[in-house]
Amino acid sequence: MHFPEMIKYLKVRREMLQVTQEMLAELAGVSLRTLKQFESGRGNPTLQTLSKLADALGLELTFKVKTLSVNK
Amino acid sequence: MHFPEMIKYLKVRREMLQVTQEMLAELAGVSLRTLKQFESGRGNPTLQTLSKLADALGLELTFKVKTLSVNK
DNA sequence: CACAAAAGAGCAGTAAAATGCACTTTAATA
DNA sequence: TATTAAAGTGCATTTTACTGCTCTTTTGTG
Repeated sequence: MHFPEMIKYLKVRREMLQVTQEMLAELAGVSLRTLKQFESGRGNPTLQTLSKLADALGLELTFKVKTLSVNK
Repeated sequence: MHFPEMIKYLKVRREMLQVTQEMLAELAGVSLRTLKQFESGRGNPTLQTLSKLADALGLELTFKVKTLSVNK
C-alpha cells in the first residue's frame, strides 16, 4: 500500500464514519493543519501521527509480506 | 500493531533474511544512523522512512480494521 | 443563486527527524 | 582471550514535520 492509496483509504474511512477533518483531528490528537496536509497529499507524516489517525478511525497499522507474482 | 511490535517485527524480518543493518540501510536508501536509531527504539520515523525499510524487506504497510472484542 | 460548512493552502515559528562522523559496546568465533 | 563484524550512542548540522493563524476554494443544501 503506497502513499496515495493510504491517503485515499483513510479519507474514505473517515467519510464512511461521517467524521469531519476537524472531528478526526480532535479525536486523534493531531492538529487540524497536519491532517489537512496529509489528506491533501502534501505530507510525510511521522509514524506517530499516522498511528494516531489510524487508531481514531478504528484501524491498525500492520505489515504484510509481499508476494512475488509473475503477472502483476 | 504498536511501536515496539513494529520494531521487533522488522528486526526479526531483517535477521531472518540475514541482512545486516548496514546492508538494509543501503538497500532501503535510508541512512544507517536512522536505521540504528529506529531499531534501538529511539525513533519516530516518517512514513517515507518506514515504507522504504518495509519495502526493502519485502513487506508492505497496510491497515487492518480493528475488531471490538469483548474479552481482549 | 445565496449561505454555511468543510476542505485546502500560504506563511512563519518551533520541534524533531534524518544525517554524518567518531567512538563505545556487544556478540560471534578462531 | 584476542580479533573483528555488527550494533548502539553522543554530538552537531541540515532538513522537514507539526503547529497556529489567516485566508481562499470547494461542496452541498435551501
